[in-house]
Amino acid sequence: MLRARPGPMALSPGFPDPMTVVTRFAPSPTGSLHIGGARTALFNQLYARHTGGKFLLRIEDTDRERSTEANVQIILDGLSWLGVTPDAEPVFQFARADRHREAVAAMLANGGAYRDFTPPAEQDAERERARAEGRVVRSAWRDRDPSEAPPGAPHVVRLKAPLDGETVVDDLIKGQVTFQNRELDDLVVLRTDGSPTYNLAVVADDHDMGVTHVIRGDDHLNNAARQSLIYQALGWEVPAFAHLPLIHGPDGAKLSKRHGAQAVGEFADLGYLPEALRNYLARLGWGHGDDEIFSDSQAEAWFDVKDVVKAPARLDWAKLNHINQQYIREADNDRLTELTLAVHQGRGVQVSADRLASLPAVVALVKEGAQTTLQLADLTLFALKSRPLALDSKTQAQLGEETRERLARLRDRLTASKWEVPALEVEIRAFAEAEGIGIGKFGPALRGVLSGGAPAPDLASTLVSLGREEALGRIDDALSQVQ
RNA sequence: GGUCCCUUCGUCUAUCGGUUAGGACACCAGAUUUUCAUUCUGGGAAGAGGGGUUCGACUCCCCUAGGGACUGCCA
Repeated sequence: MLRARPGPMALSPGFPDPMTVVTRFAPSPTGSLHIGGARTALFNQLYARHTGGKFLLRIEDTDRERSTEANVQIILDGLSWLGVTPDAEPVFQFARADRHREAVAAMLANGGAYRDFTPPAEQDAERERARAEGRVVRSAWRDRDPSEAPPGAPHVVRLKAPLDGETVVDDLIKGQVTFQNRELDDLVVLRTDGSPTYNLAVVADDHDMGVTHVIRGDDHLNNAARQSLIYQALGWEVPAFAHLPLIHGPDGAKLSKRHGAQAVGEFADLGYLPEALRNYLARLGWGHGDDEIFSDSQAEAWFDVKDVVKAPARLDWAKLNHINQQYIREADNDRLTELTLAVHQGRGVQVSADRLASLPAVVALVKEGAQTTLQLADLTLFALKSRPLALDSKTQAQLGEETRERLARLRDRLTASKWEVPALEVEIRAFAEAEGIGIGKFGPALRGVLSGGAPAPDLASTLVSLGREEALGRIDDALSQVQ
């Protein structure tokens, strides 16, 4: 349960500057920050920045049963990690319940709403009847005199929606969407317990926050029509709407647990860089010509909601991986080292101070081939192992007598070499030539001895990144091992 | 059931009445090669179906099919 928290009640009144765009992201803390929600937030921020406007955050915590403080924190952390940051302190919807009740009172006063005293069980029955008859819910109390009800009787307040005519939602993405008013029901705006409902709260908050552009998921398109009616009942200007198509799983079905990560936090755990995820998410449902990899400022300069694609997009892990790889290449080595170390630590890898010192150079060496920081950890593991290394079976199998003798000779040769990549490369080639064999005859064995079977870069680079003492020591360990 | 939305390569997209329908990821083949990866070259791959409108439709309109959302005193 979420406890009431003091929210900023004093909000910017109306539209201070009609030219200024105000967007908002309005998640409900009944769960974590979903990847689809993250993209919605991103688009809101991009549009606000594109237009020089403001991007706001509102936590819709009016479901007291399911909203939790922990989820609020997860959403805040997720957005912060992703780099989507509102331009003002978040607004908590529940804290504004009084204001919402005020709005309902105004609707009641001007005839835009009515009290419905129908008992809940009867309302359920009416809903089923309405559905069976293919019509929308209307209460008998719509036209009854409230004084007919016993004083103080429990009731809800419903919107008195128009019975005919049509409501047009002028959507920036979908175009003009027309709804027949007879299809729009008298939705409840105030519950029996006096708490406001979602559609009412959204309208009141968006109005009070000065939101000019409501950019949200496709699943709200139908709500947009009903909300338009509430705006009208309140005599408020209807904001511009833009309904984003949803993100589906790789198989086209609704995104769910079985598709892997769903929550933004999981993407961090899977080794993705926030800037890479931003870039990928921006390309999901939106594009700018042939541009695939672009900076935040480019995205801000190019992005416009009207260019958002109408059809739902699927999450494509392979492409996300590719984009992440591009960003890892460009990322700062110290930062990558830190991220990589965190992965190793999470895996319980024990790292000595000596080995740790070699990590930055190794990260720089292997980062081109890594798609995620998880892979970065895989590719750097060889350098962090402590002597004596446990050799994998593949390497052990290669260490026959002939190969061991060969490695011993190579070791002597390397000992005399300068410990630099070009020099070692020359030595290795010269050695192969002297032995009259190809590098393939001993290269894999040497690599295995040096890495214990973990992936490692080319031999000379591996030797250098381990350092002379460590590298020679690892060879000695392997050669002295009893077969 | 009702209302609404959507439909270009496997995937993300470009096109905005006239293109050999472009790019990216993935995939396949080849080159390089001391593992994995990287890199380079090449290749296959699309307008859901049917009607219109038009000199000309991926592009505009209609129908069908398929997918999705909503239909709560949840948000």
